[in-house]
Amino acid sequence: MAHSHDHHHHEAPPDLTRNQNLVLQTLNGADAPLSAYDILDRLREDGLKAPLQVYRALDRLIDAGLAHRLESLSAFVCCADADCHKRASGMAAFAICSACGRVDEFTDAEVGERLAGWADAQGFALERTTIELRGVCRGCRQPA
Amino acid sequence: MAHSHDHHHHEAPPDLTRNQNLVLQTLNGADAPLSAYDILDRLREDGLKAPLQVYRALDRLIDAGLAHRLESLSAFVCCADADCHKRASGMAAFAICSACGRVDEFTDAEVGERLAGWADAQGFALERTTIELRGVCRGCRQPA
DNA sequence: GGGCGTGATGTTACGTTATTACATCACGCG
DNA sequence: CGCGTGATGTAATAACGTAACATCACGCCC
Repeated sequence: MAHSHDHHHHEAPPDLTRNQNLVLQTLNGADAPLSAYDILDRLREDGLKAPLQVYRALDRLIDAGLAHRLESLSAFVCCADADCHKRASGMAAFAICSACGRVDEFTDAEVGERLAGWADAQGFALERTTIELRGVCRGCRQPA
Repeated sequence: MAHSHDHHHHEAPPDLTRNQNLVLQTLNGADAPLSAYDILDRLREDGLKAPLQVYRALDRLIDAGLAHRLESLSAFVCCADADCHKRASGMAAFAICSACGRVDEFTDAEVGERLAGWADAQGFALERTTIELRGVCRGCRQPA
């Protein structure tokens, strides 16, 4: 049910542009969410100069199901799975550790069904869901 | 299960300060989420001048369970219920209409239990959850 | 080849959202 | 009074995101 974010290296679909690849690789190499400006700073040596270059690439990656935006952090992560937008529920959830900043992506079909069911009952045309948990992860709770 | 946001007027706990009351009343009077700067603009005639005054009041209201921040909008609403932070699940969910901007707050115990259960199984000390649905509400789907 | 459309890019400037830092005020309490 | 604590006021700045416009690369079709 859970999937760690550590060190995935999806082979990117071949139709990504240079900027999109740079951004995706940066997210892949990070062990915590990055803000758009974090990404920009890491890509200055590759020639990127303006936030818009990063935001454009992020938009495309998110559309393509290769990255997520974490609303409560204004930051971005790559998907835990290459096809995480295609899963049954289509709804990824994120557990964000307040201590170490790491994020664990998971899905729960039951949660997806309940929310979709609510939307259906209300006549609400559901387009997208955000589920983010804040707390302290196991590792950070144990004083080593 | 669902609760509309229209025109609730909770009697505020008597220990709110002037600024907190002003902000709460502004949220109560709005039929859609307001950004901190929206609130500030509506309270200039009451003497508020700086964003920080609004943010401080909002922090306090959110702590007190009288308001919510909608992460995906960077905006704020008052609670649908006076005690919405005290309900069984403790987890409010929000359906945000992309067309009219209105928000419907609801809870689903099953969803709350599933997420709490996941956290428990992972050893994740859950502090707070964010659940936001984007889509188009019934009213906006029907061409009147 | 030449002309055109489409989508990615680069660049500047700007708008919006949120916080840091520090001074001040109000109040309770020994 | 003198002090601590918490709310307030104010200015300045940081962090996040977008609009507008020029340019470039490429495919397509005549």
